[in-house]
Amino acid sequence: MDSLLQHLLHLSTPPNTTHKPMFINSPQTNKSNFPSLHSSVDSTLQQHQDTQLQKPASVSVPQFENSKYEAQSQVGSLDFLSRKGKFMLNSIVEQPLSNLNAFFDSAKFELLEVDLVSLLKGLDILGNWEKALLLFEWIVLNSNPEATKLDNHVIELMVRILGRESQHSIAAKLFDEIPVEEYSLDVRAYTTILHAYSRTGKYERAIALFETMKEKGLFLTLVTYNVMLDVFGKMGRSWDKIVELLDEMRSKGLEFDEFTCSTVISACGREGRLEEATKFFTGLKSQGYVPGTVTYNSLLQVFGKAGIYSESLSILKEMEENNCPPDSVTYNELVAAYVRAGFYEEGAALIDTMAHKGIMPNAVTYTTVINAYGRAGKEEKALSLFHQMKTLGCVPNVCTYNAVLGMLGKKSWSEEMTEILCDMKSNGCAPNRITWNTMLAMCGNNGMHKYVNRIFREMKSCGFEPDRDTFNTLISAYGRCGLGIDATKMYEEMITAGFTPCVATYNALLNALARRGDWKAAEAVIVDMKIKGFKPSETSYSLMLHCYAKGRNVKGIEEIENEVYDGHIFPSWILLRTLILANSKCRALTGMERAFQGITTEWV
DNA sequence: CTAGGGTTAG
Repeated sequence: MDSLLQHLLHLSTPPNTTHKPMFINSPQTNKSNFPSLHSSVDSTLQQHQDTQLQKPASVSVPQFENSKYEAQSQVGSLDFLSRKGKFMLNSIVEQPLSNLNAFFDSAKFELLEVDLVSLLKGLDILGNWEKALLLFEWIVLNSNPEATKLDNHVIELMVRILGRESQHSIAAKLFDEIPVEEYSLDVRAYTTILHAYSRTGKYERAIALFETMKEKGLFLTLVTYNVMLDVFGKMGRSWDKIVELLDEMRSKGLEFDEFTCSTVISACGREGRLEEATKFFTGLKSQGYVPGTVTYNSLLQVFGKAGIYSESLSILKEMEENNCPPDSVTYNELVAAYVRAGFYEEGAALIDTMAHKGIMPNAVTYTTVINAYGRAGKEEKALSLFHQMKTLGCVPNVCTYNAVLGMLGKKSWSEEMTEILCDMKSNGCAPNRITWNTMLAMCGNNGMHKYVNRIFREMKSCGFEPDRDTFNTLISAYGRCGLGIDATKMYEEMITAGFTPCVATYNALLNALARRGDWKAAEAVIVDMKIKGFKPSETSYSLMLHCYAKGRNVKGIEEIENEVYDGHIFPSWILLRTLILANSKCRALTGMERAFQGITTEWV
């Protein structure tokens, strides 16, 4: 364990802090980090400026660097910039990122004379979005909120740049500092901000901003609605809201597109709303809508998640009949559907089928099957597929490595884990929070629980902040150690830390309780879930069954059984399988037979 | 031209 931790630490570069906003990274701290470097840079900077102020930019700087020369000739062609603007742009481009704030301060008066929109635009065109951001932040901090209100166009441009660069977390954070609602940005800018909130999980903020947009009387477009559908879909438990939005779109005469359809169907997939998905999909077709590959793919996901691979097959057939070309995602969904239903070899065989049809299997395809083999205890097959993918030139990604590490971790195969960590290093694949969580989870195995706290500490020292999922992992880790009391304590700690529990949290708790067969506490967890408005998942019911089985509570099993057979709980393949296992543990033959029949009639 | 969707890992 110690050696593994060493490898992991060695592998861990600090997490991607591509940018530190000015609010955190003040010029003072920069200087204190590199005192000698900065003082010299500062003085040359000052000289540079003095000379440049006297002469036109194009002749003032010696052209001893090619890149510098290229940048300058490019700047020269930016006609929307004034001469002063071009000069400023040149000076900013020459500064290292770390020195920019100090530079802005020193050039304060010159900066305020140029058109800032043009300057930002120039920086963006030269590929310096980070410098554009630093300039924007400097403007925000240095403009007097009373007198000079920020220009709408400056904000719109910054929004566009961050959106294009997919810097969603930076955008979400930045536009939390600025009261964007008080400005009148165009619908595209607001939509980009909505998207940034959506991608960073700030659903409540997105909804609030959406309401403000409506109040402002902005003409909401198809894209705005599509983003909001995604917000409600990702937030979960908002099907009514989705229906409401769809009605609103119809009444405004907005025609659905592929984004609308796939987003809505995916929302169904996340919550197992098979009926709603089917109804929506058939409704679309009856209106004459021709679904594309992405819409079919989301539909495949709905049934794949439910383990109904037969339905997945008919969807594929329909695609082929409608000349809708399947792509790698289509096949990946199909593979997932197979392995979820327990058909590992059929799933693995699809890899060859894909290649045969000219759709290259990718890292997702392999990871899906490797993970399935791992779960099924077929470690050798998983490892051989892992080697096969590398031989065929498919590069594993961090998900692949995490899947393999997770599998090895369950078996405590530390030497193989070390090999994998080395392989990650040689492939330049950085571990992520899940890698760390996998290591945490591994310590749930016998006698390693003393490492849990240490790994948690090291993880934080590598710059990975614990989040809701980390707490879920900690609860699971303690649960797997058989320390149910600690799991409950960790749950309380998570609440105090300000995280909202989710279904996974409750399932982790249920898992801890199931090990001990503490069905009374588990029942209380289910009650709490329902009070807080969460719908227990297939896993929750499965864990309850395990819990009752361990506690030899046949009556409890029967209660869930009844709900499964009377249609309150969807009789998925996995649940029926758990029913067989739970009943067999309690020697309840009738229950076993009934579940077995359920499987054979429904799924075979 | 400018804003948006679907697949994998704990």
